[in-house]
Amino acid sequence: MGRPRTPVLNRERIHAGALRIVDAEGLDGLSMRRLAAELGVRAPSLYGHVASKDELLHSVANDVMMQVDVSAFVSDDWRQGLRVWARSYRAALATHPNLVPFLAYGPARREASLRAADAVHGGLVGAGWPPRYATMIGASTKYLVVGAAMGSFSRGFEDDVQIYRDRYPNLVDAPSLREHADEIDAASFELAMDAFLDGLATLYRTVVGQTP
Amino acid sequence: MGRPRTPVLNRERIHAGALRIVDAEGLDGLSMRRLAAELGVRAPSLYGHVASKDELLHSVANDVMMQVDVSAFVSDDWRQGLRVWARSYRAALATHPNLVPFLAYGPARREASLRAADAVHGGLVGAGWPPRYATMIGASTKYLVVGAAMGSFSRGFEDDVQIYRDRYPNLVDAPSLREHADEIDAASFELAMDAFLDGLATLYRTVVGQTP
DNA sequence: CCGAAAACCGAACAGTGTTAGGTTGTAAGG
DNA sequence: CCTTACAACCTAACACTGTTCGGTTTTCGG
Repeated sequence: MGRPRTPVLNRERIHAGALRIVDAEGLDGLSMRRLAAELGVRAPSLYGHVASKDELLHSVANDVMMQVDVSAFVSDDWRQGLRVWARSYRAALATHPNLVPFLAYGPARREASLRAADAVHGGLVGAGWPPRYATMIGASTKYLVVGAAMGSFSRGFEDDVQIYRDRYPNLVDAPSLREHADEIDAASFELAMDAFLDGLATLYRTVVGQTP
Repeated sequence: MGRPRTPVLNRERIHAGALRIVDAEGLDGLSMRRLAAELGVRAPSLYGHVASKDELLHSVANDVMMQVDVSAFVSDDWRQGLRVWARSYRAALATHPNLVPFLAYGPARREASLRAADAVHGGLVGAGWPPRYATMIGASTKYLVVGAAMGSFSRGFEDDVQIYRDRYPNLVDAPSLREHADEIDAASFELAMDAFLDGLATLYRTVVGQTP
């Protein structure tokens, strides 16, 4: 076949195609041959633009993480900073749920993750939190976001009401949760964040010694 | 070769071997041939005892989830119930960190997960929380646990201090976090849980209208 | 003692990520 | 304008994966 008249591949197109497949068919649905087919090409050609499947996924993950908004930490309302960060973080993950296991698993050495961590830590310390607390609060918030993005609590309940009635009497209404899964997820996340930030405000008064 | 004088395989031994490999070599380290070798057997023999690799992993996951302690919900101190549940849940996941992506990803239809969900929901409703809140609180707590188990905030920072100083000034001390990663993880989780439960206590007073 | 079933095995299939080496089109240098 | 170099794609292949089929040997119930 040989070289085409005009180039077919570039990193941008490869990233977009990979993300499209992951979103539509899941992480397992993405293979180099499948991606190549999507782009009208054969698998080995991809390796002229991408070092490996792993490197490709990390790049795509970085693209997604760049969507996270840490701008609100410039003000010194640390709670607002955390809220904006957490919400946009969760939104970014929820847009590509199939990528979440990969996103959350890997090390934090991603460009975009470091950028966010830097802003979060700087914002919290700037607002008066001791560095050690800033670290733990950043970690805790990430726990909440990643956990919320990972697996929905309400998704995945079978429709077989009978087994619930017999063996898990407290879950009789569980199957009906599926219809409102997204809404319940969102509400649960907001409730968790509200309660968490509420608790932090109390802690702030005892640790920093002034009203937040 | 044929049938051995005494059987070599059974589900228990297969489960134990699989978990051993996953713990030692990661999720990717587990292959049916690798597992068969571990048990002194060839891969196809496993299929006489296990329907598929996926079913095997789900069974192992169920074993792990059975370690979670939901007994504290029998008392009507809902905060203690949540604490014991969350701590044992996190401990179970932390014992097999390589299994966490699989555990957290799949649907909630696992036997052990349903059993836990039933106890949690029943305990919270029994303590006075409206069902809708019980659902959200159970979900939120799971978010925290799964998020904490998924990826450590402090793990994975590179040792290259220079790039931190240049580009992420707030993270200059990040590399040193690695040494205390486990401790920071544990402390962050406890802080998150304390703050979260604190916030819930406030909410309880306004929703249920009495002191928890 | 005989037949059935249990428990393992070898060979094979379609799929995976990845590399080596081949072929063709384009762009630069003389 | 021609050649040389390289860029961008290709085919073929390797070692691996989960899984199925059919075969071989052993044990157990009648």
